[in-house]
Amino acid sequence: MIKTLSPSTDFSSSLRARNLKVTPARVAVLTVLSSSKQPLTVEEILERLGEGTTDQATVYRMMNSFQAKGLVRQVDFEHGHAHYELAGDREHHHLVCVSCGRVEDVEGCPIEKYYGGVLKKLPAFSQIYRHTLELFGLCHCCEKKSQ
Amino acid sequence: MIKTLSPSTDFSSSLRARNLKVTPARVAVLTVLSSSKQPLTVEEILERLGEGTTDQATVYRMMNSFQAKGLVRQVDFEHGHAHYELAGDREHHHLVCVSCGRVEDVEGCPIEKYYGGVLKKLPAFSQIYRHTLELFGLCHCCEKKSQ
DNA sequence: TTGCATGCAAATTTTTTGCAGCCAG
DNA sequence: CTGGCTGCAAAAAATTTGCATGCAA
Repeated sequence: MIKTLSPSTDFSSSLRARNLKVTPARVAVLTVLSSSKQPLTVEEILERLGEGTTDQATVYRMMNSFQAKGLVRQVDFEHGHAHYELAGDREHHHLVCVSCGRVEDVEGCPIEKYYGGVLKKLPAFSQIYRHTLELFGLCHCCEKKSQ
Repeated sequence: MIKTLSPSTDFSSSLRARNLKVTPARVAVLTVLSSSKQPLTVEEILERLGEGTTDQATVYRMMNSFQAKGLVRQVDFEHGHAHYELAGDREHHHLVCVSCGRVEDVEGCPIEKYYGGVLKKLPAFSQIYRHTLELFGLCHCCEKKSQ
């Protein structure tokens, strides 16, 4: 019997499918991203890879090409630097605690169904490809602390 | 008869109402923001003010204090630097052309009515304050060019 | 073999900070 | 007066680029 890899860990084929070369550094970065519950900064990716695995510039270059091919999504938590996450199956957004930075996924998105209506109101535009949506609030822990 | 300033240009009182001192530099920056159709970068604000009016560090400091007081909103167009706009009356989001960067306002927002439902699903959080939402697409001009 | 990918260093860009002087309230 | 605000310079943080080498296909 041929052992099939779970789709979420078969990064070689996701790379190949997008005409990106399969290299150890790329697979390592994608593995780190997939094993994190939260979107990571480039610095965090490097930390989790450990010294000597790859470098800054390479990771930034990966993030750019992966984004262009839809493998990775960039997220802005208003922390002054970009976060990246695997552009997985389930589309989702995030709820971020403005006090401690804690992040939880928000499943389901009510926006795409508005694309048509928005385009109708803005005749200069012909298409909407995508959107970014992040929610900012306060978690219970931080609410208690601030009282 | 007492001449009343239009609310959108009476920056002195918006500053005073927030316990921020009224200075020429602050009024100038707010005036620049109010006269722009699109959110501006710090660099653009400085350009429009002209040499010698104020400086970078001061504008960044203004953006931070104005944001904290709800006078200004920060917007992320994924251009590598922050854009700022007056936190006006009409809440709106933006549709950005990924090719030329053109921006149009999207009036009306379908998100806030989802806050309650989101909180219900995420018991770790107690409140949602606000959200960011930007739409990315292609304008007719750029669509033609790319064909 | 061929070109995309990498690592290192350096350059750029964006934002923040320190500090002395200034001015609004 | 006094504390917040400013300008200048410098530092820090985030991201990009140049270039020689390496390796996947």
